[in-house]
Amino acid sequence: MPELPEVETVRAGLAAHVVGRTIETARVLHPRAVRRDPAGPAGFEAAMAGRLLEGAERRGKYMWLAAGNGEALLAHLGMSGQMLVGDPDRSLSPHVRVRFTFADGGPDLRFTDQRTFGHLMLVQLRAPEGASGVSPLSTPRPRGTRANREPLGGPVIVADARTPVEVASDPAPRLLPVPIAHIAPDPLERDFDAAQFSARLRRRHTGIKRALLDQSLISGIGNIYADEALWRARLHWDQPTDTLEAAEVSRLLAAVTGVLTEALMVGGTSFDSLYVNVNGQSGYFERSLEAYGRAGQPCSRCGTPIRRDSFMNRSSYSCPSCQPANLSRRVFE
DNA sequence: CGTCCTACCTGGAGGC
DNA sequence: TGCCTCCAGGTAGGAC
Repeated sequence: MPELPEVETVRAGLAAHVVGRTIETARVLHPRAVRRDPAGPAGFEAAMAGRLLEGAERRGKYMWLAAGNGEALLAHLGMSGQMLVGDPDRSLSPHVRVRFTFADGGPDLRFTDQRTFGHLMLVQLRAPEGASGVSPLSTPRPRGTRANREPLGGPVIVADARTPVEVASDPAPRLLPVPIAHIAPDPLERDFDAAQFSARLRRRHTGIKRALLDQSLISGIGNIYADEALWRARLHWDQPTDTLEAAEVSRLLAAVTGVLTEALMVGGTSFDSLYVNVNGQSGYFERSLEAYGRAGQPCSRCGTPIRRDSFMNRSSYSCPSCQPANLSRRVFE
């Protein structure tokens, strides 16, 4: 399942293989793939033709390709989405949902998605309201209609991943796709504010895993890396967020960052392959998972069999010994 | 408003 | 062998 490390690997592959190229045609082979685009399949195809792709960016599990006019092609891989770049003459798999060809006649780009939870849409880019401090939740979400896709009146600022990040005291505002204004910064981006995350987390009245999966609080984490990070931090998935101490949140955040970074290093080994195939099935799965999917197998720290619990209509894996469920551990610490 | 629940979707695995 | 049910889970949107 594509979470932050897999999506980042795909983004890097797109930066290497399609940024700087001009789309010739876009063909929507399954309308569900563009269901969130108000222009519909025909409108999407027409709007994408002739676009120069200017940069590849990402926040959490969303990525986007700046495409001129202050707009971008926004993509979410859902459960099974892939971005495949390759010989335009190769056979078309039955799960290709959208196909882009390029004016240079080179490799094409295919959005492939067996289970169709993923989607593409053409969106407007906008500087987030309140450069810092303001919750993304307070940002209104204008609809991405054709009408407000007109070019901006002022100079158009183009988001471009190739542009070096400015560390100046007056950094240029980062442009974000309007439909993902509610998505919080992910722990690997420069804007991520650990203190603000900690404060918001501890104000919540819910379980820690539910909070980790809430993309409006912290983005990029899915079921797999949530379990892995909780295992590392020795925290139970249902520990109430309002009982967490600041030190525990710091430990958790370090675990999250560590897991995501290490997974990214493994998943990113085939960046420069022409065939950009990252669907979460990379080597990291086979070798490095400590909790996820390991029900009944011994915890690598203490040997206790990993336990599987049902949670949010899915599974949660944890070590019953290292990650005790009740709060009594506090008394004995 | 904060929190929680479910529909959406398909193919592989396992039961009988 | 074939049919059935379960399972995987990110997100939007609605319920409460």
